[in-house]
Amino acid sequence: MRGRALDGLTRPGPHEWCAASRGTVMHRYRSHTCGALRPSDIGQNVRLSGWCHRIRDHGGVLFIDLRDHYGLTQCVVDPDSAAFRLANEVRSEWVVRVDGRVRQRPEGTANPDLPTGGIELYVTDMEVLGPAGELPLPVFGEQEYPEDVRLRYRFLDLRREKLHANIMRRGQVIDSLRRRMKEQGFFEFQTPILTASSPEGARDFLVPSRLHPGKFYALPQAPQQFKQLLMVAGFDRYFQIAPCFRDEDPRADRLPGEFYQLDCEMSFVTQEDVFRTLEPVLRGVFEDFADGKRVTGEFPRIPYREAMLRYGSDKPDLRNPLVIADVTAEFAEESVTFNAFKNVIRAGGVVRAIPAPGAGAQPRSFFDKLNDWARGEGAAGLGYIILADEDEKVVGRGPIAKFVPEDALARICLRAGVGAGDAIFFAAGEEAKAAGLAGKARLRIGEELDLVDRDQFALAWITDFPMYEWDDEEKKIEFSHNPFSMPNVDPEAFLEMDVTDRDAMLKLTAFQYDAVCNGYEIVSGAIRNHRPDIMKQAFAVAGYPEAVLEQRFGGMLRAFQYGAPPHGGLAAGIDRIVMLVCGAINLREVTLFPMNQRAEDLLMGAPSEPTPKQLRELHIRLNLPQK
RNA sequence: GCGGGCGUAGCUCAGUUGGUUAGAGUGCCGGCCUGUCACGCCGGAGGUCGCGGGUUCGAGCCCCGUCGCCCGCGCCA
Repeated sequence: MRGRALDGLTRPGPHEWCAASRGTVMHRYRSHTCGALRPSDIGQNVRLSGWCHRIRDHGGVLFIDLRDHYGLTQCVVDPDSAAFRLANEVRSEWVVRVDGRVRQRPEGTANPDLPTGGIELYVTDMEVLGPAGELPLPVFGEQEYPEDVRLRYRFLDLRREKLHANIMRRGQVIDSLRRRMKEQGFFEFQTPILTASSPEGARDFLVPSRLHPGKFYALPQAPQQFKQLLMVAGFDRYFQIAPCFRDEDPRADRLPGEFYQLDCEMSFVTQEDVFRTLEPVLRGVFEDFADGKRVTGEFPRIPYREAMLRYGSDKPDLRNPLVIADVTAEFAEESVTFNAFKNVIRAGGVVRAIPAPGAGAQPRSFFDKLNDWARGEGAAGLGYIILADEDEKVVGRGPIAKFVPEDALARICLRAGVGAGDAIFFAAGEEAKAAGLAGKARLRIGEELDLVDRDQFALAWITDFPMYEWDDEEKKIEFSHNPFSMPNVDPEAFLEMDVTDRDAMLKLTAFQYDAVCNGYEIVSGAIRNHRPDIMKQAFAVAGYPEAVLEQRFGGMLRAFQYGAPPHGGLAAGIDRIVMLVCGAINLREVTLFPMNQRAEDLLMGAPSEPTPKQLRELHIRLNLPQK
């Protein structure tokens, strides 16, 4: 741990404050930082301030590792020093100021792991600037601690090496994004935080209006409409490091309440232009922080349908080499007699095959474990065939092998790209469910067989998302992403289409795309629908009359009637990108002051009860749920 | 809202089939130690076993309820 990762990244100039050796007056707190001193400073009288990181008391001699943002310096005190008595009083995390002389460490005691390890500070004077009580959370060491303690004492947690470095890296990622966006001709804008509730999407956070009793502002879920209005206003290329607020329940990769997006939009562009402009930004930021990992050169472009078939996910982890195949036709063949799958197929379902290269050598427990896992996922199970070599022919083994004759098996193997020594797993069911199960199985098998290449950032565009989807609960067609995307058909042809033709509508795709990295969705965007006539038609498909469109998106609709440029853009999840480049699996590891799973800030005590006066001013009376 | 996991010293954890006084490491306090860098050695304090109820001669352990945290589902245009 010695070489604090942050040391050297942001260290100020060697003697930024003042140098005692120049005979000037000593600064009140420090002449150098704790990461600054080197053998070239030997002999100087200096002043340091920082936290007592680690104290080693040898009775006659006392070592204090003094730490600040910039590094660690070993300070030595012995009984000859005037500071000896006080030095015996200090404890971990006390903040002290020390004066002393920089000296070479004795022969054989240099610490090569520390940038300052060639020297030490012989302390002649010490002052306690901020004593500390017994720590609920040690700063020293890599020990893991319960998250509620870490959140309550976030200021201590943030002193710790890993989190401190992650937060600095977050800032550097944002710097890199900003620089790259400006290089591409984008300009940064600020859009309102207090705005109107948007009817689509997640739940809004509301802010009551004092001046308008009974009315509320909403915090923006994203600056979506504002950035489109900026395009209509002729600014051409917009970006913003934008806070977004959504009242959703959190996940490990989704913070409660608020998160940040690199939000951008461009005028007079096709989807191709967006990709060409922003792919270098994304690739560049990963390359900046790849730390030896490979970064995808040209992003593959995978249509949504293909992603769902081959990877069973719209955010495939392409570090995993396995590719799912459709084997519905093979299991439908007359010679194949596995009725469980035949029934699925007859009911309109599909069978997907997940290759498991080399799994022929796995013990029975390997297959049982995966089968149990599939049941846990709510599936009937995960059929499998083990492929063995018998008289130079590939033969199947396992519970369902006897239902699949040799020639059908050969065709299945061809589709799945497997042979003797391998195995195949099968997911059967209604298409979306089977694809999803196959996708999860693909990830799991890839990990179990250790096929995942962890030394890379595998990026891709996912394109051609469906424009609409069937909402089974409401029994109606709904927008599958956002209602602002342009359908991927000839506009005039779209206007001619029969909006009640459900099948035709569900087949429509949109100029709607995501970028994915290592199985995470890190970007979502679209070419927008800037034509009121197409927008009216698009809403009609989802069963919304013009009045609803008017009521919900009146402002934007009006804007589009006064000369709207074709435009499109995207939003990138900054928190997730930082998480990926930090190698973290939890967003709280890259966020300064995150809220817990219940959307509470344990340090600041949010949310909190308002005072009666506040409520009165807002014309609000509480109607709390019965306990 | 639902499901799962966890909850024992300030912190990380162990705790057997239900059986004597609940342990270790670390931190804290005291003592020793002049070259450590996870310093070392000796001693000490520190516990509502999350909380409430139940079963039992006896509960950290079993049962019921409840609270808290995390993970997942629902949710996330």
